[in-house]
Amino acid sequence: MKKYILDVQLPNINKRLSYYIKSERDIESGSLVDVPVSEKSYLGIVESSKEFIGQENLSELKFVNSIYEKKFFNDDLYKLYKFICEYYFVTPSSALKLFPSFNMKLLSKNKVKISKKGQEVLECSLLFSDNLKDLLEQLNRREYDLSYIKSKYKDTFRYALSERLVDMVSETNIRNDKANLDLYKKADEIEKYENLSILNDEQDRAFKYFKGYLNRNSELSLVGTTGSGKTEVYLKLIVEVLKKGKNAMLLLPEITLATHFVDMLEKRFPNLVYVWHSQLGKSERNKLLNIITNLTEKIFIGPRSLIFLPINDIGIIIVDEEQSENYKQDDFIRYDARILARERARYNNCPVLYVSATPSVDLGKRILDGEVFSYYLSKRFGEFSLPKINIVKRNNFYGSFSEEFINSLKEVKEKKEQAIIFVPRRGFYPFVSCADCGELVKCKNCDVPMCVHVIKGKRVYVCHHCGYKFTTDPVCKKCSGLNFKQYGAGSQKITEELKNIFPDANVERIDSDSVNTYSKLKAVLKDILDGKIDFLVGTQIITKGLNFPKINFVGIPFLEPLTSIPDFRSFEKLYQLLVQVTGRAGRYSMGGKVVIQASEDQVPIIRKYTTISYWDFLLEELELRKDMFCPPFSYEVMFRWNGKLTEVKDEAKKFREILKEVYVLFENRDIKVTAPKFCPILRLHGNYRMYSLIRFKDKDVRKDFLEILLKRYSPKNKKIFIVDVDPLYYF
DNA sequence: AGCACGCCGACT
DNA sequence: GTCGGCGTGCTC
Repeated sequence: MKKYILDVQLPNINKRLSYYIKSERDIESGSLVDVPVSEKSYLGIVESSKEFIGQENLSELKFVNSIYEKKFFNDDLYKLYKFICEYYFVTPSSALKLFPSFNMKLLSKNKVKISKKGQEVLECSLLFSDNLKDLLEQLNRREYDLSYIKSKYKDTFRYALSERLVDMVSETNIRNDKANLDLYKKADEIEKYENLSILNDEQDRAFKYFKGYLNRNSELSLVGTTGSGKTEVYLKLIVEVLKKGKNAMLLLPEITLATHFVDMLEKRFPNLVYVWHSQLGKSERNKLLNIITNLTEKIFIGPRSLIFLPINDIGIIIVDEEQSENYKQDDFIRYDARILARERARYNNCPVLYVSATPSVDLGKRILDGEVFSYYLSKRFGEFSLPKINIVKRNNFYGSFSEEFINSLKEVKEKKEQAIIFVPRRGFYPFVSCADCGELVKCKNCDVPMCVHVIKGKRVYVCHHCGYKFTTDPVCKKCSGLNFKQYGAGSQKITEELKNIFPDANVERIDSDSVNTYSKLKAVLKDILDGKIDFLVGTQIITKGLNFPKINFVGIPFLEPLTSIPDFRSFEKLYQLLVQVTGRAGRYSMGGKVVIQASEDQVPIIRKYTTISYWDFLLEELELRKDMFCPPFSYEVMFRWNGKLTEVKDEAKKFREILKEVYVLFENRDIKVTAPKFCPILRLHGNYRMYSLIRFKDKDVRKDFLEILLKRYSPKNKKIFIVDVDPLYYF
């Protein structure tokens, strides 16, 4: 046996630690190992190893506890981890935290048994404490669980271990777990799923087109009108992948909303579907993690974090609803699962398939550039036409319903169909201002207006950012006035109004206030499916994936003023929203109908966006972005400081000086810099905020630039500074 | 990165 | 006299 020294990266220590291991062969980088740190043991990753020759200094390093099989953290995950470090400029330790593998406990039972030395010591009755004697005598009878021995003997056990009086035994026993026996299915059984979906000609052509790409790495995209049956096409592709003995990964933006989709899949593919979501308990998670490493020919479904699971033999990665912003994580590490999916597909030499009715402009450009191979479904499945869209002009943004709107709802009620009413904001009144001077009531911690909610029949002022609440009317900060005017409408108010107008209708609301638990959501979704709900009011949450047969009407009482978010993606978001929301209507029958109420200045753009094709929209949007040097024509990085005013200002100033220095090194490299300035929302959670945005023509230049910049600039207090590569939110 | 240790200011 | 702030230093 040779001895090796391993450099190990742990998810909780920002420094590599070295350990010894005895092994016949060299240890590969990327191996998952269990190592001791202080008195505990942690999982880490081997970054490098070298053979140790000589005997000196042995006592300085500890030994690796155990080395995991490759499947628990395969090479593709190691590459993904390296990619995240480089692309997002984060420390190795924080990047590792993204991977559930490091929170995994092997389901094997760790046992303790007495060693030869221990037996000898016991037989000879050498001097030892009573505790130690008890321990050794107990273990001399049989093995015991590590956890039991640890809790009973603590320090004595540690001493016994260090003196090698006891040995640890571990056995991985997952394959024999009775509950998991049925998880191993033969590939030939899968063929019976092949003909479960009946595709129309167009879908079949799409399927055949993509089938040709299954054996290699490629970026694919399935674009199609809402209700064109994109799901059926990719399900059939999944079956193809399973037939090859490989796994399929399916990413969804919101797994909790997709319960009935998941139920459908489970019914259709019994024993083949595995769902990963944040609601899973610790032990369930752990069990799943242990099991999935052994599986092939399975379908794994989950939100963006699915991309980090130790799934082996991946044959396809599908990103459904590609346009969704949910794929970008907006705290901790600001990764984009769409980018990571692309990377992971490359490491697995398999395709990644983006699916959307309205692909992000970024993807759209790459389709036009020929980087992504796309197939377009133009017809609605079952020949149902797209809903008829009616735009009703109104003189203000908010308020209630036009005759048209109410009549449509009446019709829905009479026909015993269902309606969705989309409201952009939650709460009762989004704004309250002083009746005398007009000053908005704002949160004391944040630079945003307080909204009025009704909680248990009582009026409550709530801040949507920090959650700060108060119940009594405030005093105007500007003029000390006591009279307030509330205006606008949120989902709660719209719900109440509808209940008043339609006393015998069942009006239900879905937003983060009314539905805050998984079980509640499930109950509401079931009620919709069972036809118990007539009108469903909801915020953004209802725009994706709610496909219910009886929904034939979608109403939008008002849309927010277009100018409220000064952001180059506003048009993209509006377009996607309109297509997604209106697409909920009439998916399974004729005569779908949509009524959108809008202010006069909104009408032209809404009219345009509800009639224009995705491709025409894309071309127009690309033109605008090109002129403005916006993504996808540039690559962005944003820096933001969050903290006390003086601290933030000082740091931003320091940054500015360093930025200038680095910029000089990169002259004439197509870089556009926005020097640090205050954010449009000056304060959040009691912290002042500043930002700086840099745009690069070239992705590699961005990388080089950042490398130098971040080497020279590091804030005193790391907590106040964030780097956001490819930001989606700028406020 | 987290956690422990340690050295100084505002409280019973 | 104590609680608690966050500066420094360590983990193989």
